[in-house]
Amino acid sequence: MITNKQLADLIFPNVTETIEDLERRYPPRNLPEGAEVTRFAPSPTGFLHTGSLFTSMICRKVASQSGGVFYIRLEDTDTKREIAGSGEQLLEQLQIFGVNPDEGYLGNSEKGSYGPYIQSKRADIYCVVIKHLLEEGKAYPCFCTTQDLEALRLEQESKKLNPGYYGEFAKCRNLTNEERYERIKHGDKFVIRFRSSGDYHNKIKVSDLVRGQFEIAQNDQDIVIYKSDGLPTYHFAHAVDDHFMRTTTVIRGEEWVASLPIHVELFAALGWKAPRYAHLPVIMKIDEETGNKRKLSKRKDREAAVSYFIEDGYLPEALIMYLMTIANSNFEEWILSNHFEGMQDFVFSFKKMSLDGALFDMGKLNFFARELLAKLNKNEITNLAISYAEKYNPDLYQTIKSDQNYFTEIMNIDREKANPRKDFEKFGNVLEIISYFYKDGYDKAISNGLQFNEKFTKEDIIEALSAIEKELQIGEDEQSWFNNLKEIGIKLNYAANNKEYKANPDNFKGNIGDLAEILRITLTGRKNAPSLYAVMALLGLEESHRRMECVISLIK
RNA sequence: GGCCCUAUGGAGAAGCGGCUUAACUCAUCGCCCUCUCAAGGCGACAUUCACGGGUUCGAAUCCCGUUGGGGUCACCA
Repeated sequence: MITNKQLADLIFPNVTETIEDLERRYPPRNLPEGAEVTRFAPSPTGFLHTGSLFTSMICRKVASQSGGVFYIRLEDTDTKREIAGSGEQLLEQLQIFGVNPDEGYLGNSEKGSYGPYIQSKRADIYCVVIKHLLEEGKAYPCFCTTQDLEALRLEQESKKLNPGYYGEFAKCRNLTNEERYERIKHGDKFVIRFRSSGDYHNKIKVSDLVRGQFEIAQNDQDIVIYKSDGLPTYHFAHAVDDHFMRTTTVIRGEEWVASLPIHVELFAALGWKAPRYAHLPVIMKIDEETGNKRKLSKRKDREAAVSYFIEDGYLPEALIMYLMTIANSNFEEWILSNHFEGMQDFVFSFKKMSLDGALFDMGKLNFFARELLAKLNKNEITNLAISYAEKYNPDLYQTIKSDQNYFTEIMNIDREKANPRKDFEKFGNVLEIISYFYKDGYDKAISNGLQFNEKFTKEDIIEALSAIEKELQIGEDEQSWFNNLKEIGIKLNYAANNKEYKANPDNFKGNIGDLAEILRITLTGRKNAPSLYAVMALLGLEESHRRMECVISLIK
């Protein structure tokens, strides 16, 4: 008669530690009452998803505001999907957004006394717990092949039964230890399954920090806890790691609520207190093909990858602020009344979280992005533009470096004042918006044609430009510049103000706005631009005259 | 299909039985602002809270049903 102990020893001959040893090695944390220990546990399978940033941002927030600990654990048990280097990349990207861990996996190193924080390096720990479960008869080896499982699924489907490895369908559950022992000795491939004692027809009450209490069917599946490659599955690793790393609150995506019964049963079987759970709503998007809401998809949506925001030159804080408005809608009012400052003082609450997934709103992100960029002074924005351009935008980089002071002054137009211009939401757009300040951009703009108002003949335009070239000075300030322009206008019979013009349009060639438009198109190649005074002042009289002559000869 | 969650305007939402002829923010549109745009100011935008019943003197708010949406049913996390 083979005992469970003998079987366990056969499978794990080298495991000598016990759960008690682990309890001693990873003692409860010495933290003040109410301090939350949270964690972000990504898989190194690709770039950081916007939804993951959302989750990790909340983990960071909850730990910070309770005086607790936020750590990172790398869940690399799926060796097939692993992408080399993505763990490091994930960390870098989190740091860009200010989601810095106190402890755990840090990319090239790790920190903290609850490690290792990389699951593939924790195999010995999992084995201790699995061996214990084996000895207690709460786990057993299963020799079913993928084909066996597939056949089972088909059978259950045809009988309209719940699919899965449970109850009477759990064939290997009832093998004798002798059979198990023999097959393992024989070298048969196997996994280890947890022996569930749940009943699908019974409900358990579970509670969730964002959803409150609800009922859900008990788990009855004998889930795999130890894969044939010697690594644990998510469910099992979650229980073991969050127990021994002393996590108080597990914050994760909504997709996990369905497996909550498994986790509850696992913790109970091990005699451990389960952590609190917060299942977060997912960020959605309207699918253009179906018109339905769906999760932000790595494949289809650029905004699903945080790298998109970095490469386009968004300020990281802008995304974080936007995500916080999704997390807690009262945040929006709060940050507005705090003039977009001091986010760290905002108190996040799970209770104020919406239960269904918000649609990702680029427009609102842009709103925050514009506000934040407008708050910077000219040197701050220049420096940030340079560090962005250096990495992601060679054209912009070259342009800035051709004359850095000039660039700074362009960015400074209507900037350092109470109500600054808000032209930019991201650095990726800057060059396009300011291109006419540079020779290449200007040449390109006018080569595409000049859109003068059709009511003016080319003679009118030449007359206007000649007069402006001869008489318009940049002057002391905007006011005197504008008065100067008006005087020129009056001589050429342009009404000095709109009211006058509207009263008797036939008495005039046009109004002052028309004259300004002629100048604007000439100087910038476009109909919209910041104050012409600012433009001329920056371009300088010489370049302004050059452009006027250029346009005159072009339309002649 | 089973199970779980969910349903207020274009978007995020407040609302927790009378204070709501539904707050706030973004977007959109209109007007204003001694040159356009941006900014700013002002205003418009849900007579109604998916739909149908019910409870109540009274419902967006409570109950039931229907419908829609989302999630999940792996040796993936």
